Amino acid sequence: MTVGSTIYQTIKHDIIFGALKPGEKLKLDMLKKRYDASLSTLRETLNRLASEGFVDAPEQRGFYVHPISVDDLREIANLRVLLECHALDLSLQKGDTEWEGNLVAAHHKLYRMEQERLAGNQTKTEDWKRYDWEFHFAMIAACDSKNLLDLHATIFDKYLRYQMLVLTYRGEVAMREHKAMLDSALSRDAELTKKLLAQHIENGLIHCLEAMDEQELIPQR
Amino acid sequence: MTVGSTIYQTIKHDIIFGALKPGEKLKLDMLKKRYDASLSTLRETLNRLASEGFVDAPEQRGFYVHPISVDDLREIANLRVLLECHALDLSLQKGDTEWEGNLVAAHHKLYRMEQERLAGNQTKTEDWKRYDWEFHFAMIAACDSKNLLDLHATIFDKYLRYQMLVLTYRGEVAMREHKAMLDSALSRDAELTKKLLAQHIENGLIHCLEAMDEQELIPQR
DNA sequence: CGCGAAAATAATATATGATATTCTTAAGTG
DNA sequence: CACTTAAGAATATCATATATTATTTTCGCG
Repeated sequence: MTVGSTIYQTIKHDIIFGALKPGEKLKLDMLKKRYDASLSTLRETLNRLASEGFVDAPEQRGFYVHPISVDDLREIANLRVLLECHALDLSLQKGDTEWEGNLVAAHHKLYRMEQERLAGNQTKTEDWKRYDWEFHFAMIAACDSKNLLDLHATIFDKYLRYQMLVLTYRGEVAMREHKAMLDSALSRDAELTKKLLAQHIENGLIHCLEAMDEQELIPQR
Repeated sequence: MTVGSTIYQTIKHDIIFGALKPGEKLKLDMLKKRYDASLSTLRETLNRLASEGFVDAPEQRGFYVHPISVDDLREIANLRVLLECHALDLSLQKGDTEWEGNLVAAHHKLYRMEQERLAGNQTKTEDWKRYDWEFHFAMIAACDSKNLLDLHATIFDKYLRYQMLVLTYRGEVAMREHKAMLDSALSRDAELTKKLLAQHIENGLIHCLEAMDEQELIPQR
């Protein structure tokens, strides 16, 4: 599936990065023009996205971008803490030197990007977020559970959509948090690293909730 | 979607209950005859099942029932412990009297079925498994997180497939475990109930692994 | 006789058009 | 103004066609 998987990635990307807005109706005709694909391919894609929860598909009424809400964000943040901390625990037990190397590399790239943003360069948001993902993934990569990594990846993307929605930068704070996690992970202190990670995610949540409040993007349910 | 959702449920059911075997190639032509649906509808269904992990869809090579392996089972059991215990914790905090009533009812129905099986009636396996699901669901139903319940439901179904594969009955033991969980849940002892639940799932895992070993269904990866 | 290249076959991925059903909206009626 | 009804729009499903890609078979060569 080269057309199919391309369309899938593109639409998913557009939902996460807000080109397709929360709650928006996804009319098949519109999508056909916009993404230049056939009906069958589009419907396959939308069904996949529906089963992942990025799209709603009420019977007989087409497709909608999954709406946002404060409760949904809270649930997702909690799940991310649960899954990522658990995976982290396993990863710290099992990770070898190869894993350490990848982690250091991922952190370095993220660090460079964070420096740049701190210096005022607010472009390359997508690259920055990709490095953020790669760092968090590198941390848990050695957990040795494909099922867990898959669930986590989906939840991470859902969390990311909310971050992109408010698009605020926690700057130096998040940067310090990443560094602290790297250090404690390399010293294999599972309890500390998990605590730092949970705080990292919860701080992001609070930041996000405040920004949603300010920007008045506040549907509760 | 009445045709689509029907086909979806049917195929998913056939995978879980083994009518479609692990690793089996799902040729579209065969499915078309077997389920009497059009190609497009089938492909939509298969894409959904692929994104849930019941079906594999390697690019350009069609669809396969997701294979089984000892490692996969271990991962799934671990994830079920993680998700279900977490949801249980929340549910015990938030559940009201209505929730208690539903839980007691669900347990009673499961208990009746377990009695029947103990007395030698090994029919109605699907009903029994449904009551098992309904009891476990009733326990965590008050967790108030749709995202969590959705993830759990999928993992539960994947675990169920392995149980159906070996089709062994833990009889009186599982029955006592269910009763113990009910009691400690009603007394709102979260730590104890979580401990019992984790043991319940892990005992099921061990039982399943042994049966897989005996029946020589033992692909490792 | 077996191994690998090339041809034949099968299956998939994608697109298009057609139809029945269902949803939504607008119009009309009491 | 509420409520029913009719018109229009959109969806769900199906059948069919085609290009591309996998798989299998055939065949020639070592």
